[in-house]
Amino acid sequence: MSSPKSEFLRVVAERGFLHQCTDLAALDAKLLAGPQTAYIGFDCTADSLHVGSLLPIMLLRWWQKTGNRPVVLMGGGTTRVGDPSGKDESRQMLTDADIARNMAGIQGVFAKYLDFGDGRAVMVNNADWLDKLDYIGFLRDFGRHFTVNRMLTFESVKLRLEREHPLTFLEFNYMILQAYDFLELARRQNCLLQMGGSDQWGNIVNGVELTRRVHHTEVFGLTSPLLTTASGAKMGKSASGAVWLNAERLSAYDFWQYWRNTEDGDVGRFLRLFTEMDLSEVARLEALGGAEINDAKKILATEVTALAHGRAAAEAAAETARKTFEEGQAADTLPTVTIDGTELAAGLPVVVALVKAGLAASNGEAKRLIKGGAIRVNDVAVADEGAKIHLSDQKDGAVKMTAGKKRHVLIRTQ
RNA sequence: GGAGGGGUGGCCGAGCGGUCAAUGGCAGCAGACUGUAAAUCUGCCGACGGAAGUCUACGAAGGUUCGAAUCCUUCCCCCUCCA
Repeated sequence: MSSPKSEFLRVVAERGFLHQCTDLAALDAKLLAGPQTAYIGFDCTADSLHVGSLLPIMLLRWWQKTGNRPVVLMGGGTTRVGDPSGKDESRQMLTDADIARNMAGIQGVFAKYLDFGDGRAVMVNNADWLDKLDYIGFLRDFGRHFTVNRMLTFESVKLRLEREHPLTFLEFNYMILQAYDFLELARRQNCLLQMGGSDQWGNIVNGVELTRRVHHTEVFGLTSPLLTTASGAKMGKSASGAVWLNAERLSAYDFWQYWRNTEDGDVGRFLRLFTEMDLSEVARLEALGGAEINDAKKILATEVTALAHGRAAAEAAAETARKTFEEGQAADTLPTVTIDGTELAAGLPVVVALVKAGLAASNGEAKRLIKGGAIRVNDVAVADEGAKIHLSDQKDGAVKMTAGKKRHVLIRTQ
């Protein structure tokens, strides 16, 4: 179709969220007719979400901003089964207690991105209907709509079969349960649309078809592209592991740093996807060449961080980075580790300090870093593996430790 | 139930009695170059120890041997084919 007329589809198309849609023109017409309800499912496999989930979250946010009602589906039930999509082996079984704790953490993340006031967005848990399913009844009512022939053609299944990795019957059922979720949400919430990442396409289409056959209504599916960086790597890894969206797992400062280090070629795309900045401004920033693109990266970092952690935390992170990188100062807002004052009085080996600061995983690694010339204390390179830091190294009450060019930690005493 | 093939470090994947803390690739970290980018080149990449070395590790437990990831036994798990 040409360009969509509804505000939601127009925005997501312009900003690069659109990968596939079951029927874009028909969906567009529905959206023009009035506010609608859409959902995205999130499994409770960890106690936070990471940047990999940010794309679907932004979709829901735009959905709400353009006047529609988002439903966040927590996979309390489906997490007990495990989605085989994109995984070449089954995930470890989570206990119900794990799932409950994870769900609580994820709910906290959504509170930042969506307005749940007054029913403007709702959160539901598929355990509410999946947990009490009657097996034979379910098979008779819904199992007959799925052929194994078809199920075997899905990407998630083919991957396992081709690689000769086991796919359990438990996991094989995941796609049916997800399809059934859509049906339930169509009934309960009058849900018109399921969105998700492109790896969810098969599961979503199943839900669309099941809903049509059983509920006799037309519902839609829409997926966003799989995100990789310009150099082809999967998104979401940083020096310290996954890029989590909650502050307990990853500080606002480190989150900001992740976006600050975006590759040049990704700046425009990321501004469109992960911020709500005006597209003409994005175009201007994207066009910056050479070192000037760094200004665009700072804006990207601050805007994305503001959504996840709040404007104040984002600007604090930006200011900390400015002092640290542009003025070479030890900004007192850098990540900080507190140690006992007597340790420092006695002379704390740099090696030990690096481990305490989380800059090295073991004494051995700390020594290797020193040997490789990667370590600085108060911006002075450390050459001796046996070097120690003392109380006298404190400046304004802190010793600044640096590993590599980017990782800074302050050591304070209590 | 039967026959055969497998289970190696974050992943892939060599090794098949000693020189194996285990080739190689990917990922990661660091150095150089730069713009807190990419690409490239270089180094590092189990833990502890200043070091000599010690410990832990090749699915699990035993055993053979001066010595095992490598051989034997039992067990667990996976794959393929047969019934």
